[in-house]
Amino acid sequence: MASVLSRRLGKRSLLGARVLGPPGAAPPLEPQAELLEGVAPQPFLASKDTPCQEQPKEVLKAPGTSRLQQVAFQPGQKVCVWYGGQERTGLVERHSWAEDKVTVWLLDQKLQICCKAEEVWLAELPGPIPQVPEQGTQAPAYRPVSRNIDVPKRKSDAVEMDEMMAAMVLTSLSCSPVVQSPPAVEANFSASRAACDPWKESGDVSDSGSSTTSGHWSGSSGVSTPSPPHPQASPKYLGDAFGSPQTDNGFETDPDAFLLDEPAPRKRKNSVKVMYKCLWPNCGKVLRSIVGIKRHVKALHLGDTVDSDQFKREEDFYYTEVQMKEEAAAPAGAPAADPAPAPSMTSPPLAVLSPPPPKAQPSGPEHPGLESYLPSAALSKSAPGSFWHIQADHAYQALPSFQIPVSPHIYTSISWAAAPSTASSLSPVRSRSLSFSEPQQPPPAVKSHLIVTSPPRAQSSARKTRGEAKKCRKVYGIEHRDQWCTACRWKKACQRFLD
DNA sequence: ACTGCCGGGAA
DNA sequence: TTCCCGGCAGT
Repeated sequence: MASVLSRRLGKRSLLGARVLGPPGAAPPLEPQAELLEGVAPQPFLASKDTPCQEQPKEVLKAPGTSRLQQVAFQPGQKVCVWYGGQERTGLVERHSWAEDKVTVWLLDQKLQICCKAEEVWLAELPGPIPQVPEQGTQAPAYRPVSRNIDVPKRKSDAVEMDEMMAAMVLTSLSCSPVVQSPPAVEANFSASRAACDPWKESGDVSDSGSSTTSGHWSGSSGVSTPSPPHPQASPKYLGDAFGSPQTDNGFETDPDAFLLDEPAPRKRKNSVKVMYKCLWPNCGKVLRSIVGIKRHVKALHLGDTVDSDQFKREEDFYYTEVQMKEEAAAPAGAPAADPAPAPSMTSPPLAVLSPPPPKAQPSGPEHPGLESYLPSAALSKSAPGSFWHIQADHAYQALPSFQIPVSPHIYTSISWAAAPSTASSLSPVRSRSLSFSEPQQPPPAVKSHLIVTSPPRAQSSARKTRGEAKKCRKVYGIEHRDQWCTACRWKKACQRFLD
């Protein structure tokens, strides 16, 4: 809830900021300001709101109001001023209320100017200037909504000020291009949305960094950014970007629009978390971080002594990713909704296939069971840092994405982002999907290297022998055919329950 | 008889 | 490209 709230506040604040925005826009705004005032008289506003555009409700109107009724600029405050035909950034030196003049120290000019207060506006306004003029039409439409949200008089003024200042700092920090993850696609998206919405980001962060939501992602973007600086933020942006096309006025991407209309189908990918499960027999420990699981495997199972070169990264073979849905139960028809099915999915035949790690199992667990565990992990990570992933149970239709070599982390975001989210198939399928790479799927390249040690059967063009694994038909029954994986429905090789 | 899925064809 | 299904082969 808190996150939602903060996001809302953020949005509203941004809106307000925009209204205040560019220098040229001041006159047109006048009517709005008056209008607002009529609705909610707030005597204290004029003097309070200035420093911070992030303030929720007050700011909303404040900008308009203050612009017209004179804001008390604080000395040292960073502002923008129209000077010499361009916008300049500077620090407020002094604000002469009586004369309605503000003395500003221009940073880039290294000179001090004195100008009318109305020619000065706060620097941290995020909205790109060109957008503003059009907002005369849009902003009012949203405003009532914001106004209706009950966020009135808050705390003491002093506290308020502090918060504002803090918000300012945060805002400017997070608006800095350096912080905004620059790489590739994300950069584009975030840039287009004025790259400044700290509230929104922080609002959603609660969902943990490892969450693959997202989105989104969607799509291919994840591929290009192996380590996004803002793991939490990027998916959202992606989602947003896809959900709300950047159009004509550039206003579409405004957070407010976001707030009001978007169902943003892809934005919250059912909040799935990626966990890492230890595959060591009788362990099954699940950890949140890859580092953690590696450490766990190394320390507990492999032992610290085995980290000779030979066993380097050996721990990679002993854990697997597990996707866990936040909302507990898997939807109806998925009886197999076991959150951690990975181990049981591997097929015995594969065990033969798998190029065993160059060493004999240390402390080797004897059960044949392990045999079947390891291969799966081995397959998925046999080339550390890259493996192939079949996307969801519809992989049959989505072979292209199948071949993307990525790191496990990326993979998750990709698959989640791009996959048509069929709730029922989520947990069981995805977690499994990363533990294999072999069935009759095409990528010859992959196969070839896997097949090296494989028995002749694999090469023969003969029909695949029937696997032991349950298939969709068996699991769901004919009456639930709609829950089968696509391939099964088409009488193709099952993509969900691989052999 | 049932099941998995290849191969091929229709839309 | 997506979807469907005849028919083969394994169980």
